[in-house]
Amino acid sequence: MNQWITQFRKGLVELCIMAVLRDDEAYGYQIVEKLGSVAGLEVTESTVYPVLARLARDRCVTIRTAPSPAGPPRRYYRLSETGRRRLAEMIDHWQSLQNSVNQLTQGAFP
Amino acid sequence: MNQWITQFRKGLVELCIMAVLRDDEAYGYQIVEKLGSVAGLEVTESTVYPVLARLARDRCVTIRTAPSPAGPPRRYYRLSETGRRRLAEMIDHWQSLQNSVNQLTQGAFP
DNA sequence: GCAGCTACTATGTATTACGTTGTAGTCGGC
DNA sequence: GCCGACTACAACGTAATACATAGTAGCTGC
Repeated sequence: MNQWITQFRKGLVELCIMAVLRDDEAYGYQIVEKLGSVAGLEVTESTVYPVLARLARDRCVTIRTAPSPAGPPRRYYRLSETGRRRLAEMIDHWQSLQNSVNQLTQGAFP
Repeated sequence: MNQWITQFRKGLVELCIMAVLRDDEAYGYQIVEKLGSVAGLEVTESTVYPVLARLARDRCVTIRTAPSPAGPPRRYYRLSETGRRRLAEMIDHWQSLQNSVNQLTQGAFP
């Protein structure tokens, strides 16, 4: 009966992936690992890759392929200028949304 | 291109509706109104009623029907003990999730 | 060449928010 | 009494997304 945990995550994954990409480029599996170490934000590859594909479709990321030390070539994703702008907007909205939800959960609402 | 605003909300609506019900019972339209006045949490009836139905299915709410002053009878929803327990768990998880996302968006992550 | 590991992809399922349409009850005006 | 407006609830279909599962492909070591 903890499916709401998954639902909480829904909608926030894209924000988190973009946040991961803000400081440095990363490839898919790396993103899965990074998010795997943040409580409540564990996601699978089958989630991450479609998100990355969507970001690419929207031109929010640029992609560079480089050799991997022990496997097939890696596709490194980096935020584009468009992506940075969207991330900034999303972070703004996230802050606002947080406040709103906290208002409600703390009993202070109209 | 602001569909991520809707996506942000997805998964959090149930928590917010339950939070609204924490202090006092409310009927569907009233919940729509209350949430309509909280930034980023505006939801439509077609969202609220299925959520209420889910909560009823899971025995998280009790329902009382009472006459309305100018329309059909209202169905008032109130959190049950089960509902209160779930809400407490969800609030806990929400706090944790907030911290996690903030870690990422503020650039402090592993 | 094959197994194990890495890295990516496709497919199908489950869930949920929303837009649209509709039903039904009450009230006031004509 | 009927109709329109408003209130309150419900059904249906669409769109989006997270996840489980299955699979492909490249690289390395044996």
